[in-house]
Amino acid sequence: MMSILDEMGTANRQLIVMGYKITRQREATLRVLFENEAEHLSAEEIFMLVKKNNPDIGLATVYRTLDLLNELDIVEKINFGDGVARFDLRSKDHEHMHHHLLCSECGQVKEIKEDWLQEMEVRLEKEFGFKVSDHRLEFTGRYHKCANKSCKKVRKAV
Amino acid sequence: MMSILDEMGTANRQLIVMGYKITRQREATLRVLFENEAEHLSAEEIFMLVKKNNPDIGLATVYRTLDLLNELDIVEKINFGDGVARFDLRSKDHEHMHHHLLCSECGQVKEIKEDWLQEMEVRLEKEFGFKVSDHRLEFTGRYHKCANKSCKKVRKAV
DNA sequence: CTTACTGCAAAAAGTTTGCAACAGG
DNA sequence: CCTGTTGCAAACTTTTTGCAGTAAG
Repeated sequence: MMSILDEMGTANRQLIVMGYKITRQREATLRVLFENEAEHLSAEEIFMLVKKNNPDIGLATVYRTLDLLNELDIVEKINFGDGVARFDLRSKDHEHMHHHLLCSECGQVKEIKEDWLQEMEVRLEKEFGFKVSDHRLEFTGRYHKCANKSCKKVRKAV
Repeated sequence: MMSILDEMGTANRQLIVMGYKITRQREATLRVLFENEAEHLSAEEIFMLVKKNNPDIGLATVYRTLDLLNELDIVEKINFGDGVARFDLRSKDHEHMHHHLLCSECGQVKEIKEDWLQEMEVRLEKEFGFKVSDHRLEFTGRYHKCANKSCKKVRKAV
């Protein structure tokens, strides 16, 4: 179990190794990502959170940082189909466990942390000559508790 | 095994039942979708194909038609992360078999027509109180034949 | 006839880029 | 210092919208 500081240190080290610089803006963006690991934030949302402590940061910088982190596989860029890209930390413990439940009623996105697909990946390589490097599994549906209208929307449903 | 005309008839009937009108533009768009079932066309691509036989159609109309078809569950709107929405027919035979292989080398998107997830859906309902209405499974990786640079790109890789 | 549908052009929304100034190592 | 990085504004891309005219049923 790593602390946020440890995890940020690891990410920073990855940046340095690849010849990138640690800047105030990049650290602030990483911090927001680590502090909101459970969420699936959009660039805009990340931007606004970073702005709280760094009012002078530019939106373009956040986009450039997220691009960079995506390239380094520190975050994963996902699109749930609502027109904005969202960004998810890809710490070691999450690897290959990118399963999501999307509730069409309340818009909630829940992460499922189990790897159910190992077997299928073996099959794909054998049968299709396709070597899997990553996967993504998403279930759309609704929670029982949302079937009655009592649940509050957390996001525009997809 | 239904013919294209049969399948289009079914889609048309769905439109009528829901109180929508059958127009030249909607029929042309449906025809393009049925004639290119294997592809995952973007709105722009569909627009250009429709234009071949219907030069006066507007891009906005294609967007509006695709939205409508999506709402009626005649097509599925998917986003592979390359910045454009793509549209997939959702005929009965395909239901619950939306699995894709994305080759990061050549950009090809292949459909896998098997349902591997029944068991998981039962589990989600029991353990999470989540009733699945649809799912989506995507594998990113590369074909063995693409590992050497000999394969030609079919699309900007995601 | 009536109301839904269309084409066009303009607007919106999300993201990227060019550039001069700035700052990390 | 030197080169990567930043903020800003402008550009770009994809999608949506307003509106006056058109056509399906």
